[in-house]
Amino acid sequence: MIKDQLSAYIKRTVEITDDELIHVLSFFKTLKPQKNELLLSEGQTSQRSFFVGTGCLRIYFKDENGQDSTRYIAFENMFATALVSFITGQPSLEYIQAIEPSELLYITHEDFNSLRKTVPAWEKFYCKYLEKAYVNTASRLLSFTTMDATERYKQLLSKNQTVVMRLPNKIVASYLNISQETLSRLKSKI
Amino acid sequence: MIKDQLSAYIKRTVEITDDELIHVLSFFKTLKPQKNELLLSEGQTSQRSFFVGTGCLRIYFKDENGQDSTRYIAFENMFATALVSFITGQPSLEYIQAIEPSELLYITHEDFNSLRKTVPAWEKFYCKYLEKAYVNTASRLLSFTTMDATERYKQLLSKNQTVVMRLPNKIVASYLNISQETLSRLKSKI
DNA sequence: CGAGGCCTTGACCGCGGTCAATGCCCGTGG
DNA sequence: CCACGGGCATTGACCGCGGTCAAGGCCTCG
Repeated sequence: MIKDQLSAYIKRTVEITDDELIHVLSFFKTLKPQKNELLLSEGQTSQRSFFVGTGCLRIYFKDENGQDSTRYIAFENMFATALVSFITGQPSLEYIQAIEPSELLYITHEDFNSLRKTVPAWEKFYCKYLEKAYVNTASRLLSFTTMDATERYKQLLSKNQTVVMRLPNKIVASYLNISQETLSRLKSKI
Repeated sequence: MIKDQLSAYIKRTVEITDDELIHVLSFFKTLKPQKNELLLSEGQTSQRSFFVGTGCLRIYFKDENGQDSTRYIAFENMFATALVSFITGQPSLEYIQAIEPSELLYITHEDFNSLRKTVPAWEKFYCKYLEKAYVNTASRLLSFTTMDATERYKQLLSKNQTVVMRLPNKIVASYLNISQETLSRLKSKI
């Protein structure tokens, strides 16, 4: 059934024939990480792209003091990968972690790229994926350069309430790039 | 000659036949903005993608107090556009401005996208363009979430010295997202 | 030559981080 | 089943980075 979810996701994103779709799906394998399990550590190269069937992943990096900064959170029916490393082939600065016990599909970087060469719809899919990733990252950049902590929190509440409701404060704070203490004070003020 | 620059840029980026290249180039027109001329204002939709032959463009947005935050600077042989608006078709939050008197080529959004459908190498080009834009934006995001003003300035000095040498402090500060006064103090300290 | 923009320097202050103490909730083992 | 321990959340005290405001000097361009 998780393959059905992925299948629907792909069809929503690009035009693709049934044959191509079946071919593409055949490269995905399942993985069921536990809560808090790391799927990619800093310094490794990002060799897999994940699709979340159930559960939730986060992408984050650590600053020089070892503090987390969460860059992306993927719930059901979303893709997640350490995209910079996936693009460049360089070792990753980003970690990937299952926040909840999850059921995932993944495709290796190698399979992903060879599909791009043989299935034009898959190249198109990659393009759409990059567009989404870019828009998302650019909007994050905008919020860090023009908004203070309170405004970022309010924006998160209105645009992505699930993150606030479903995840522990610790991770919400890391996603807003503020300390847990500050988030706690913000919440009590609003 | 500026078309030669663009031609070389495209060939460096993707594999493309001479016929395709000539076809693609035929859609580019020239533009010679003056210093400080605005090529795109907030609220307009980003309908052009620019290639810099000589001079220099910047992409920036304004926060609620009207302060600039510069997101991207394009010197010779670089592309620049308000990419989020270019992707989504929504009105832009970003401005495009010529910092120096410049000589540019541009292609309209419409031509750009119809080329993607008819010339596979152009789709590939777009893909590479998105990859670059993503990596660049992600690395900016990383520096804002993990580094303080001093570290960002030192990083800029080592990775992109031209920005610091060639542009007025006002713009360098806006690129680092710090006040002009803080940049001035940083410089005197280093 | 004058005016306006840019850079520098000083004084001040507020946002948000750190450290520490305390309370709460939950999973685990005796 | 309860007691304990560890992780998470809250609250207070403190402080430093970097922003704002203001004044003064310099350079450029009309």
